[in-house]
Amino acid sequence: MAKEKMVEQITSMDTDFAQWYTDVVKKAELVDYSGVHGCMIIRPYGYAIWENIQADLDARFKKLGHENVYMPMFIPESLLQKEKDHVNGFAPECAWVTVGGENKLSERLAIRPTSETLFCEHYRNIIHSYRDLPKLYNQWCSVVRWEKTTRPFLRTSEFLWQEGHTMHETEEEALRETRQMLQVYEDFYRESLAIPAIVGRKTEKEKFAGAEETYTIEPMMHNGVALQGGTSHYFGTGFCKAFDITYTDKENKVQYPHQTSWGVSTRMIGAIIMTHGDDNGLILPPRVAPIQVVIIPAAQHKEGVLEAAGALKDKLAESFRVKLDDSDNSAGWKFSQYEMKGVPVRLEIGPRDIASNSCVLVSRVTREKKIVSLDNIVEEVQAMLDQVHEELYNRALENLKSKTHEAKDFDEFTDIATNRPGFIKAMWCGDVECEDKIKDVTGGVKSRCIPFDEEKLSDVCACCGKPAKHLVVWGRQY
RNA sequence: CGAGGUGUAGCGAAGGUGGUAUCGCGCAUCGUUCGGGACGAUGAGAUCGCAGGUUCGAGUCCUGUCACUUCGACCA
Repeated sequence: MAKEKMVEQITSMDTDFAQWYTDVVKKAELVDYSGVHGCMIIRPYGYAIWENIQADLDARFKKLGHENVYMPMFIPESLLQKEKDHVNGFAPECAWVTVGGENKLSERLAIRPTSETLFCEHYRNIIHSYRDLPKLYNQWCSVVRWEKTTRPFLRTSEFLWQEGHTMHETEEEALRETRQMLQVYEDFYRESLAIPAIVGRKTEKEKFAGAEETYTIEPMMHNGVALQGGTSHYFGTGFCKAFDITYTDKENKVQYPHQTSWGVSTRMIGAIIMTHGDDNGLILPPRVAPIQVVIIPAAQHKEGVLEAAGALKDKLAESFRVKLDDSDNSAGWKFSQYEMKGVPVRLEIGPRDIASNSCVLVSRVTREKKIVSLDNIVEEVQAMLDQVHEELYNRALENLKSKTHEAKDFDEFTDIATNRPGFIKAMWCGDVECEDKIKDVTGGVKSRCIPFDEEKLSDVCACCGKPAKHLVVWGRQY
């Protein structure tokens, strides 16, 4: 009964997960398609989620000493080309400006796909002494990557993100920063998005263009497919050498600083949808939900109902993001509407409730109805929001665990890759040939990461049988 | 980039063999309803993706083009 499918416009997840995703994105009014290839219009409800994410993360960054800046969106071609690996990685998906007004430009300008080069150019001018370090900058902006296949939030030609770019005196300090920021992401995913994930470092093949180390957070979507949910990179001194960024240390010796960068994007909204959503639509984790509680008056034409609902709204609005829907749609229509939009808690109040000084709370996750007294309504709502968060997290964790498999040898690996969606834990020799072979044979399974909490499943590579160096988590990705 | 598919009202669709466009949802107004997507009446809304061509006449036939989409390839 509680699980009964009540929303007819949304394709069932089991029927067609991709179609389900598109339906939810559209029906929940998160985005609209635009006339530009691969670009989405983020509608107020979708953008409000991003604003909540932004506020939360921004506070976490600032607490650790980071400062926000804004860089230009154009990168001269010569600047982009200074670091060889970097340009090779990004040039194929750059959009270029070649004309300004009526005139052809003497040098093409790339629309930033990421801003390492711009930060480096600036850091070269402002870093001279060890007293200038560390530099802990962050930028909120959009970037453009000319993708061939796009999907709302998951892969779009333009997307919103934050990119942190820091400079440090020592390798140790920079590595600590790289790890720390991945930890921030992991905490944020768990505490604010209710999403568990595997964290670790990327293999050589999957590293960021120009990075010495790339750390990643890899949540698993409901259908077992991975989403690269955020990355944190350690660059060593590679960019600094290419851009000639130096400082004088305490011993009056010229040194190269050590650099990091880290970012998360609107793709996280895709992760929320595909981790928590169900056949009735979106389910938003309470801490980033634009509407945490929706009040739906029952029999609202009767005297006193709207007044009582309005008073309740004013009271709750002191503690929560609340919406009162007093439109003349039917109550049933409203129920479905806000379920589709993933509002975590619904509050119903009608003549019967008013007479008994109570109201009805309904959890979006379980659909469980609870009659509570109006006297301690704030505590009751808070408790249900917390409960929704816990349930979402636990449900996602259960999904992650039940869809993570172990493979000892190649036959077992390919069998799982073919028949069981999810992650595969398997030992790896460290050779890129095995990564390539696995990708070819399985049709797209790639290494997600070498997890920080590495286990040892066996002594040999599950692909080639040679001595194993690491445990790797493998999977398909969006 | 390779192979297929689709473009008709805001959305989803119907429109054999050419004759100036139909239905459902949605939208607007009014009335009856109202504790799980209400019902009736009335009404507004489309130069049929775009550009050429054939024809007395093109949503329909021909050519070109653009966009979207599915499956591959590619995607730090």
